[in-house]
This record gives sequence, C-alpha cells and structure tokens, in this order.
Amino acid sequence: MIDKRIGRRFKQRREELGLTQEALSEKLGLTTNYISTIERGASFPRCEKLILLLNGLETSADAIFCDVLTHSTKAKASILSEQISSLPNEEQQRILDMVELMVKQAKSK
Amino acid sequence: MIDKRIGRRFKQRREELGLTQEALSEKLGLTTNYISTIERGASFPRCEKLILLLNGLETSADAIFCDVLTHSTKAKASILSEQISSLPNEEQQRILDMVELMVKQAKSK
DNA sequence: ACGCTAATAACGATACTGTGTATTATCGTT
DNA sequence: AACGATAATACACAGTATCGTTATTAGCGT
Repeated sequence: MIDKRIGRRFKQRREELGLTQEALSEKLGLTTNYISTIERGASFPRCEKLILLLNGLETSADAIFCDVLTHSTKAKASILSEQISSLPNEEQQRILDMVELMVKQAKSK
Repeated sequence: MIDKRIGRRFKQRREELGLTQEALSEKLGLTTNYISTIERGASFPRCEKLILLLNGLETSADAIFCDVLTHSTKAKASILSEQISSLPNEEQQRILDMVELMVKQAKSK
C-alpha cells in the first residue's frame, strides 16, 4: 500500500509553485490523469518518474518523504549547509566537491 | 532506467552501519538477492519497500537521492556534514576551516 | 582450501505503472 | 443558474517491473 501522505506532499508542492495538474503534466510529459493518481496515493512512480517529479517540482526528496521517515534529518540545519546554500550554484558545487574529496582522504587514513 | 548512483548510496549506507546484505535482509524481511539488485541498480523498490529501506537504514531520503536531485544541494551538504562529523576532531577542524575559507572567498567575488 | 559475502543469472507469479478515454464532482465567476 | 477551469474518478489495457525462489559463480581474507 501507498502512504497517502506522500501524494499529499506532491500536491502541496505543486500548488506552492502555482501549477495546475495540467501545467505540470505538460511540463513533464505526463498525463494529468497520472499526476492525479500520484497525488491521491493511488499510484507511486518508479525511479525515472520519481526523479522527474522531484526535479520538476524543484524540491528535495525529504520534502516529499518527510512524513514517513523515522530518521528524518529535518531538525539538523547544520551551519555548513546553511552557509553553503547561500552561495551561487557553481560555488556550492565547487565547495561540496572539494569537501567530498577531503572527507574521502580523511577516511582513507 | 535506474540511476546507478541510487543503488550505490543504499550500499554505502548499509556498509556505514556495518551490516551485511544478509543481516539487512533478515532485519527487513527481504531476500539478500533483492537487496543486491537494488544496490546494483538492477531494480528499484516501490513505495512500501522504499520506505522500509530508508527507515531500516536509518537514513533520510535525500541521503539516497542526493545524486539525482537538481534542486537540493542542501541535501548533499547534509550528507557531507554527517560524514564529516564521523571523522577525528582534527580532520573536522581542518575541513571546516577550509570550507570557511572557501565560502569567504566565494562571497568576496 | 575454506568460509563469508556479494554478484549474477534464469524463471515465474504477481502486481503495478502509465496512457487513453470518458464521466462526474467541485469549485469560483458571471 | 449557467459556465469554465480544475480535479477526482472509473475502466480497460499493454507493457513492464517487482520480488521471491533457486542456484551458480566470483572475490576476498584467513
């Protein structure tokens, strides 16, 4: 069974963007019918469409799944991510890539 | 098609917990075979099993989907901050200092 | 050589996705 | 009341994927 709260989050996010089901469906190349089933929890997208929806709705995965996650990281808004997220996208990427590299190096010790 | 990076994140998370595929499969009532296909990107769980896995692995959705999300650099940052916090104190400081420097440089542009 | 772990394959039953088409419900507006 | 826009819902249907079962193979450390 599909947790209804997930569909509700999809719907909520679409409305936040001021999109109709039809507008979203055209944007993503899906049918309004399908969008509707997902928002009602009558169906759940598989990998490809799930990513399509998350990105099309310009949201995170946690924003959609938050209700069903028991180990949600909601609370933790780390200083690091706050600061980084205020930067231009290219800078964000550059820093994150660098950090990833540094973590990898540190771990391999 | 299924993005391989998702499976890799699943695997990475399992290993972070020090679990074997068998240990995880028993914990969640799944087969090791199935776990393996997911980690390899040969299959993608539908709603119920996806939630089961996320919670069983004590992780967030962003930690698994971070690689395929285009509007969630925050997610990636939170993953990194988690990884950073698992490092020795000296390494943490070293990395955070470096990040601080990079943020400062990026801001001064 | 052995045991532990994981990758992989083949098979099958079942279940679901996603579209197409069409009808009905629920709004707000005129 | 009537209308248009939006959404819910039903139904059929092909196509495809999940998930389990079983079994084989590979890698890796001891």
